[in-house]
Formats: sequence, C-alpha cells, structure tokens
Amino acid sequence: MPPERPRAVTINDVAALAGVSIATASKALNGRGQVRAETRDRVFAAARELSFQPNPLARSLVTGQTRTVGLLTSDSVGRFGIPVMLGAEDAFGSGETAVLLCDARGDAFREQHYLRTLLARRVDGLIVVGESTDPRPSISRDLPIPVVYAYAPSDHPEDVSFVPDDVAGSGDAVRHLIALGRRRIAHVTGPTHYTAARERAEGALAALQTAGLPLSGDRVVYGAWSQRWGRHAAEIVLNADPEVDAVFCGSDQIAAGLIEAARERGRRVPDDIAVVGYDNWEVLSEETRPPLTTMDMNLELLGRTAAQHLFAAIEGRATSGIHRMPCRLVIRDSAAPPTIR
Amino acid sequence: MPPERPRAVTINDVAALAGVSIATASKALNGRGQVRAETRDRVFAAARELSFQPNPLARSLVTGQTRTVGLLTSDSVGRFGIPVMLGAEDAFGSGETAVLLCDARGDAFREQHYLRTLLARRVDGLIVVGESTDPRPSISRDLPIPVVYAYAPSDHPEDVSFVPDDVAGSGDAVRHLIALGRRRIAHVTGPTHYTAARERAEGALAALQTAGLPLSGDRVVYGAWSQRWGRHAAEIVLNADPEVDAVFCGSDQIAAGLIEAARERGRRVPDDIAVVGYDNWEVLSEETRPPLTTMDMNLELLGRTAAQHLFAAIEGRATSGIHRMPCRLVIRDSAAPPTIR
DNA sequence: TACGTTTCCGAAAACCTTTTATTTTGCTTC
DNA sequence: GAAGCAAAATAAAAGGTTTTCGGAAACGTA
Repeated sequence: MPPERPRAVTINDVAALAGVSIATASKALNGRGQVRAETRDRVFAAARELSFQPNPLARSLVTGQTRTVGLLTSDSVGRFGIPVMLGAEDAFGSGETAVLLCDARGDAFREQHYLRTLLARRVDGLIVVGESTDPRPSISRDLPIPVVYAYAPSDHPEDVSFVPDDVAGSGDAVRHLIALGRRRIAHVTGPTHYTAARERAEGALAALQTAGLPLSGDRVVYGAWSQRWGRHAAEIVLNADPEVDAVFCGSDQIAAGLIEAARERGRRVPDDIAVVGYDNWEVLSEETRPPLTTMDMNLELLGRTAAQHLFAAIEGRATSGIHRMPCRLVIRDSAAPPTIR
Repeated sequence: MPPERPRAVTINDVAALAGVSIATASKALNGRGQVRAETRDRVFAAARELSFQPNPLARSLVTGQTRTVGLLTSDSVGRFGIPVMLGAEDAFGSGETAVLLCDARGDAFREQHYLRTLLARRVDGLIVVGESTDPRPSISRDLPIPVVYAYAPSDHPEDVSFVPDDVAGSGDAVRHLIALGRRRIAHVTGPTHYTAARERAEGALAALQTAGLPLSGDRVVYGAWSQRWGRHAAEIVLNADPEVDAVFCGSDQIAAGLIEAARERGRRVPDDIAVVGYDNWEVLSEETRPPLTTMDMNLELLGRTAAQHLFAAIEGRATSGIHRMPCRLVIRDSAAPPTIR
C-alpha cells in the first residue's frame, strides 16, 4: 500500500485562517489585483503558518503554463551532451522551471514518442541537445511551443540554435601556436564527415593563411577521433615534414595519442613539437605528459545560454538563427610560453 | 508572442462524438467500470478520430498520481552517475513515467530546494543517484513517497539502495588472474577513504586468501584514482616485488598509468605483468596498449533496476535494504588466456 | 403485469487554483 | 443624509478529468 498522503493544505485553508475569500487569498499571494496591504500581510502570515504550497497541477490547469520544459537528446547523450544538459538544467533549476529528461538514444521513433509525451504534458518549451555539431532535422515546425537547439544545430535556418564557434576557436588555437614562434604547424583531426572536423580545419587554415604560413605537410590529416588515430597520425605528420614544430589536434584524444607517439620517436613536447588539443576533456588533458593546452568549448555555459533563450522565447521574446558561442583556450604545458627559470 | 495554441480536444469532444456522457467515455477509455463492448468501441473510435490525448494535469489533479518521478543527484553528476541516470531514465521513459531531472551539484541547500520543489510537484517517487559508492545521508525519513538510492547507498538500513557488488567483482578479477597462472598479484587502488577502494581491496584479499596466495608487496597500495598515481604506483609495486606477475588496479585510470610506466621500465604487458582494471571506462580501456581487461559495473543496468524497484514501490510492492548488483569482467588483452597462434 | 436482478449509463461532485464579473465597503462631496 | 465613486473583497465560472452513486434499461421469473 502506498502510504496515505496527509491531505495537503490548500488555498482554502489559507483563506479561512486569514479570514478572507479564496479569491482574495490568491490575489494576495500572487501580487495581482487590488488588495489592501493589511490583508495581504494577513494572508501571507496564514500561508507561512500553514506552510502552504500551491498545487502546481491546479495552477497549470487554469493558466496553461506548466513551468516545465522538456530536455530532449537526439542521439544518445554522452561526453558532449552531458555538460550542455547540466548547464541547461542549472539555468532552469535555479528558477522555478523543472526539466523533464528524455533521452531518445538516437532512435527517431523514440524521439517522436517523447515529443508526443512532452506535448501532452503541456511543457512550456523544448530544448534539444545533440552529441555532435552536425546539423539535425528540425522538430520545431508546427509545434505550439518554442524550441531551442543546443550543440547540434537545427537544419532549419529559422530555428534558434547554439553551437560552439569551432572556426574561431581553431583560429585562436593556431594563432596561439604562431605567437609561440612556431612556423611549421600541422593539423590532425577526426573524420571528414564531421562538421566539427571540417570547421576546425577551416579555422586553422584561415589563421595560417592570414599569417602567411603554410600548413605543415600541406594537407589536413583527417582520420578518427581516437587516441589510436593520434598515435598513427604522429607518424604521418613526422614523415611528411620531419621539421614540424607544432601540431594542432582536433580532439584531446588525438592529441594524447600523438604526444605519446611523438615522444617514442624522440621528439620532446613542447620543446621540439608544441601540441594543442580540443575539448578540454580534463580526465585526459590534465593527465597527459605534459598536460595539454586545449580549446574548451564552454559547454555548460552553452547549455545555460540556450536555456536562458528558451526562457525568453517562452515569455515571448524569441530570437532566431544560429548563435556561435566563443571557445576559450586553456593553456597548459604542451604549448606554453617559456616560463622564467 | 507565443503562437496561439489551438484549443486542445477534450474528453468532452470525444463523448459528444461518440454520443455518450463524459463519465462513460472516461470509463471506456480507462477500461474501468461497466461499459458495453459496442459503446467502448464507439468511444475508442471517436478518440482516435479526434486523436484525443487526455490532459495529464487534470487527471493528476484528481487521481493524485502524476506519473512523474524525480531524479535527484546528490553530488555533481559525473562519470559514474550518468550511466545510472540514463539507465533509470530508460526504464521510466519506455513506460509512461516522466523523469524530472535535478542536479544538486553536491550542495545540500540545493538538494533541499529540489526536494521541496519535487514534493510540491507531487512526484510519485524519487530516485537518488550518487557519484561514489560512499553512503550518503538518507532523505527518505518522513517523506510521503517512496525513494530508492542508486550507486551511493543511503546510510539508513531500512531504505532501499542499489550498489555494485565491488567485493564480489574484485574477487572475480583476482580469480581471473589466478586462473591465468599468476601467483604474485599486487593491488593498486584509490584513496583509502573511499568505500569503493576499501571494498575492492577486501574482495581482492579474500580471493587471494582463499587461493592460499600472498599479496605481492604484502600490502594494498592505496593512493589516488588518477593515471598519474598509476604511473607512480608502478614503481612502488616493482620495487617492492620485482618478480610481480600481475596487478589488479582499482580503476582503469590507475591501470592505464601503471601499464605505461611498467612498459617504460621494460616490463611487457601481459607477458611479464598481467593487468586488470576497474570501471570499463571504454574511452580508456579500449585505448590503452594493450586494451584493458577490466571490471564493468553494469551501471546502466543498475539504474534500470533501481527504477524498476521504485516503480514497484510506487505500486505498493516495496523492497528494502542494500541490493548488491553483480559486476562483469570484460576480457581484453591486458590479462587474457594465451590465444592459439 | 409486477417484480427483482443485472447491466449499463449519466449527473454531479471532487481535485485546486486563477480569473472575471459582481458586490460590498469606505470615502468624498454636495 | 444622499449620491457618487474608487478601492477592496467575494461569488462563481473555468480548466479537464475521474469517481461515486443513483437511475434507467434490459432481462428473466413469478
């Protein structure tokens, strides 16, 4: 047997104790309409004494607002989606908005199911977070509530999406290497079919071009996101240009593998080769030897910002388009200015 | 302006179309009470035609059940909490139960705030997931709804908790090494103030004792959970017993560091030293050279099981006590039977 | 036909709050 | 003292569903 819930205290009890009607009590508590200061105080006192908590269900039923948003993850939520999700949760949770978690696990059917459920539950808005920066199909068409996309942008230009600015971030990474005096910079990254890989390469190449520098090895070394690939890519890079003095990697895993393999081939990091990673995945970037200089995408902030914009949209102040959020270079030893000794 | 929501179709519309009263419609749709098969069909037909979705708010208001559970993370949710959380979400989401996500981020004040909010929203139950297996303060006392704890058990014996069976898991790990013919087995693990570290050591020692084998180096090497510590511990272990032929590590990070350092000191893994890790954190365990044999705690299953028990408790079939869930050894190259060549 | 049983259906209450429309109160002015 | 008016309070409706209970219809029996 579920334990018998003690009958909850309702606004009726408050009104009775304060000696007013429920209408007055409601208005007093919500600061609406005309109510004398003295009676308002009496109502508040009564509410506090009974530790009254309005029933959100009843309220939602009449107002049509549930103070609830759905958090829908398209692909299975993982390393990148989690921080975004937590950032969003943080933004909502500190207010009065609750977050309904739905992990569609990459299954379009599940996604539809969740979408129906969320709409049935009358959520006020929807935040869709992806696991990669590849654009994803829009779900906002004909939806009666606002939607924002985080990390993975919608493929529909009128939707509002928040993504890391990988082009600018990569530019910063490469400019950092240039500022350190490196002149033969290579770029190793993930599979070419990833938007992230292409954008990071684009940003890196643009920065090199602006500085009038060639790309070491003449071509971007596309491959996989793994440490294993990083090790393999080290050979490619070193063979293509034995004089290479810096490598900008598209992920921390690649960087970790590359550093390992470079050291095994007798190159010192950062003295002979400076290395910059991407993601600032701390379990990795703080454990490599030397610790990794890497680009942090500020994913929590991204999630938080997306949440704030959803909130604004719910209140009628909608934005649109793709918002590119700045990344931040975290400087550690693998690519750092010489310290004073 | 938020787009005007089209007036939702209510059970009134269904009843009108089917030519019955709303009471009959409700009973027909919910399979309750006496209603002729023919009228039931008519009601269902009407509901389908209008694609009627009952308003959960109105329903909850009268039934007192929200088909919603709170998922409360005590400490900041991270590597271990996430899979548990996703497992739970999966179990609920495939039913009709929605999950309200609340990340207290290790802040007791936030936790209280969330607890109040969840209770105000009349959730049917609560699942509390932790980030370590250390017991945590109970929140179930005097709560009108059932609570289950996942990963981090409650410190109150009458609460129901689900934790990985680290003692048995470690025993299995060590027995695996023994079965491979290893006789000088060391154990390197995390800080002694972690329940996980102590329990894993306990299981390892028990298995050695049962087999009549000594612990290489005579004492458990406690330290930290990091790769860095794994590297350092390798020296300790090799100095204490140069003939050591296996190391059971309390985490994959430790194992990764240890393998790296052992190789640098000229030991081959697994030929000279077999290594077993813990956690099966795949980004690490699949990337070490050789790939890591490691203990998987089945965290998703743990979360799913906890969710199922919460569900049972909501329906009045409550369990209690600490449930220890079995772990599963994942065999890769770092500690494997010789393959046929 | 009268009557007792089932079987099925519907009116109305209940859940709790907000909002609208209406009434009451308190005050000012003539 | 009446009229007028603004401010404050209340009654009642609305929101959508489930559930209780009474009543009607159908059916069989005397």
